[in-house]
Amino acid sequence: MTDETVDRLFHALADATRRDILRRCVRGEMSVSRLAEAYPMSFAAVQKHVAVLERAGLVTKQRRGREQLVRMDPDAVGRARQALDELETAWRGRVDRMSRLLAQDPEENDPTEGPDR
Amino acid sequence: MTDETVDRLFHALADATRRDILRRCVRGEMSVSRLAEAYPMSFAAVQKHVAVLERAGLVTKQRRGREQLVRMDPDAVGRARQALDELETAWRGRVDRMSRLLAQDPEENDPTEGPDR
DNA sequence: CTAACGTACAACCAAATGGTTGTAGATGGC
DNA sequence: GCCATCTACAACCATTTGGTTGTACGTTAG
Repeated sequence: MTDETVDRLFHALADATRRDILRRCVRGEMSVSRLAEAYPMSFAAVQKHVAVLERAGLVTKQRRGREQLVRMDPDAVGRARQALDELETAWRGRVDRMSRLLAQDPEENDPTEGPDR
Repeated sequence: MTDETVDRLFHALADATRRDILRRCVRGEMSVSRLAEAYPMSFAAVQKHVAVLERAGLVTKQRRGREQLVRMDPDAVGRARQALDELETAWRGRVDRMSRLLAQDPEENDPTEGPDR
């Protein structure tokens, strides 16, 4: 994932209206104008928010008649999580801790013990 | 977590320079001026980036002599992840899957098996 | 066909962002 | 004490962002 991709992803998520739009678009049944009714702003403003989400790869649009249905990309959460994982890996080298959490028994997971890496 | 908190969190992460600063601040040994040497911008610019990270709760600063050491907040990744989780929960209703991951034994945690919810 | 609806997009504007320089306050070394 | 270093912060500037209105285009309903 390139820097610009991650930029767009986090930037799209850094707005309460856009996060709310995402929540409403899970089932892909909301048209842009339908969405616009839910917010105290113009249709064009909502359209722009959807465009930001689209450029970030968080939603896709699909025509149905004259409306445009907005649907969350199923892989979106995964990609956001992966971006976080890449950061976390760089930050702490926690790949091992992750695997331990997944594979080993609870007694070994105490973060206050053990060598630094 | 309030909307504004999540806004600040994702906004702070939506910049490649700030993400890179974070990666360098895991061990809390970097002063602001030492950080500034690493980037093709002024000291004040880096200072501002650090301030954004600080307001987002991603780093804390600690005086050592005349320098200010920047250190990543250990809980930062957790909070970012939690913000994503809250979105994912709203998106897909995955609360139950989360609880299963936390409460049950490893054999049940295979994501490839089991019903949709 | 015509009217209404849903969408797209351009132009415009205020506010925020990301950068700069400059100035001033603490702290440590000599 | 004095100077160099690290930091903080204000003022300024260009660009982006998030909103507006207006116009144009395709599609469906009547």
